[in-house]
This record gives sequence, structure tokens and C-alpha cells, in this order.
Amino acid sequence: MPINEERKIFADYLRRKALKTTRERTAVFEEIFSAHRHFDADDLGLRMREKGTKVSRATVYRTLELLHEIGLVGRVRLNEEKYRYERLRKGEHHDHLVCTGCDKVIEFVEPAIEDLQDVVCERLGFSATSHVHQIFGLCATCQKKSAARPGSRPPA
Amino acid sequence: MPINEERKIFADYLRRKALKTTRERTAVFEEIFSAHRHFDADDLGLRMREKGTKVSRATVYRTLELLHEIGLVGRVRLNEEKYRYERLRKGEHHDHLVCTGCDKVIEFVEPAIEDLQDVVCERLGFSATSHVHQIFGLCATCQKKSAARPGSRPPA
DNA sequence: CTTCTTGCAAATGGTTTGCATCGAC
DNA sequence: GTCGATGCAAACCATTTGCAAGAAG
Repeated sequence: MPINEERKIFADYLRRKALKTTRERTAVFEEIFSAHRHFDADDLGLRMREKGTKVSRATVYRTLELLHEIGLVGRVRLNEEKYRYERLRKGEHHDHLVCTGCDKVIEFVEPAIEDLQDVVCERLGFSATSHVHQIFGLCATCQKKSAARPGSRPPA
Repeated sequence: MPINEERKIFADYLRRKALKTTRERTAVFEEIFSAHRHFDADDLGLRMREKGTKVSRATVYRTLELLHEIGLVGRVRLNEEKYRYERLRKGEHHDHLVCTGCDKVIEFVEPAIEDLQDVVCERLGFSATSHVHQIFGLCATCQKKSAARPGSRPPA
């Protein structure tokens, strides 16, 4: 699945706003869109550094902010101290199950929920642009573990 | 709607864990349960101070953490830098529409969504304990405003 | 009296920002 | 050349924590 459409959105936005196409911005964009995963700002910087592309923390943050504005990157807080990002692509939308035992994030898609959201918004005269839907609990693996030694880590 | 049940839950928890019933803990609890609203740590401290009850920031945080553990207080991040709290009572559960124009929070309840969440969890072997469901967008008022002067504040 | 709590101030840690330098256009 | 972008280090700021003094049981 080529990401040319996203590249174009990015390029167009930069042009329209008279922003510059720098090595750093391109590198951050390409790294984010090279795979579908969740990450935080330092993950990203570190991964780039390992590949030989050094970009300062400040620029990582500034570029994430930019991509978030454009709508190419989603930004959420999962009751943690830091932001969690993910690329946004048409048809890749999903919600999250967050395991409070092992911090694993499971994605899920439930079109019926999306439909109901629309109904709610309509009912309340609300014009939605995005949403965050996180369900916290224990994944199957952690359920087994906590059955084995009860009273271990209380769910967040 | 008396909050005796919640008082009992709190008292029982303190007793069971051999924690002490201090003036500060009681005051924080009572302030939180005196009304149904969203607040952050400083809101709460300030409100108490205005009523003549002084409690340090540290204690506010520690008590919020305690009440959150017990399950009497919900804690969420709305893509902001800080936590937002709300009291939790049986039958008061709800999700949120967050207006990115004026920061207003509209609550809604959609049982069908809750049911679908259960279905999803079942399907994925996930044992849910809580969830966060926020829909971002513009409330009716802000839609009118942005129609009047287009391109004002872009949605978060 | 023992142990848990409080308040203060200092530490934390992710994120943001001021400023001099650098580079896209 | 011009003006925006980068990198560094310092600033921010909500939240957490160490510690001495204070109260609940």
C-alpha cells in the first residue's frame, strides 16, 4: 500500500502554507509512514537515529505537531504521562483495548460503534472531527497470570 | 441523591487498609461528591480554599490517587497536559463530547455502544474494567460561530 | 507511643521555547 | 539574500516524592 497520497497531502500543505521541505521533515514523515505502529516522540527519534538519521528532540516534536495539525498523525494520551502517536490513513481507523497488566495495545474496529457515534452527535447537534475510544482492562494473557497469583496489579 | 453509599465505600476501604480518616481526606471526598462536575487537581484545591478548607497540593493529588484506586473517582486525559477528574457513581456513567472550539464537555450515554464494547471484548478475550470514549468536534454554538468567520480555530 | 499523613520544597520528566546558526527557496 | 527551520539548552508545568513535623488510632 503506497503512501503517495499521504506524501502529496503533506507536500501540498507545506506549499500552501509556505513552509519548507527540509531533510528533517521528510525523514520524520517517512519514518512514521514506513509502518503502522504506535509510538511516542522518543521511540521515533531513537528509531531514526539507529537508521543513521539524526533529528533533534525539538524537531521531532515540532514535526509531530505539524503532522497532527494536518491530520496525518493521531495523538492520544492513554492515562500516561506522555503522548502516544500513530499515523492516520484512510480506512486504517481503529479503536484501542489497552491492557493495564502489560501495557499492550490491541486495536479493534467496530463499525456499529462508529455508526452509533454519528447518531449521538446528530442527536446533540455536535459536529465530530475525531474521537478517542480506549477500553482498559486485562488481555487474555494477563488474565491467566492474575488468576495464578491473585491480587497482583490492580487495574488502572 | 444522598452519597451515603459512597461514604461507606470510602470508610470501609480506609478501615480495611488501616488508613487514617483525616480531616483532609474527608474534606476532599466531600468536596468532590458535593456536585457532579469535571475538575482538575487545582480546581478542587482552589474551590476548597475558597470555602475555608486549606489542603496542600500534594495531599489533593494523593487523595485523588486514593479515590481513583477505590474507583470512586475517574481520571482521564483529554489530549491535554493535565488530568481531568470526575466522581464516579453507580448509574452516572457517561461518555464525552469535547468541543474543540470552546472546550465545553457534553456528556452522553448510549447503552448500545456499551453493549457493543462488551461484544468486542468478548470476541478478543479481553476483560474490561473501564473505558474512555471522547468524541472531539464542534458544539452547535461553535459551529455557528465558525460558519460566520470561516477558518478560525482548526479542530484539535 | 506508633504509624500513617501532611506540607513544604525539591525533583521529575515529557514537552515547549528563546536564540543563534543554518539551509531551503 | 531572506525568512523560515534546526539544535541546543533552558524553561515549563502538572505531578510526584523525600523528609521533618504533626495527628489519628
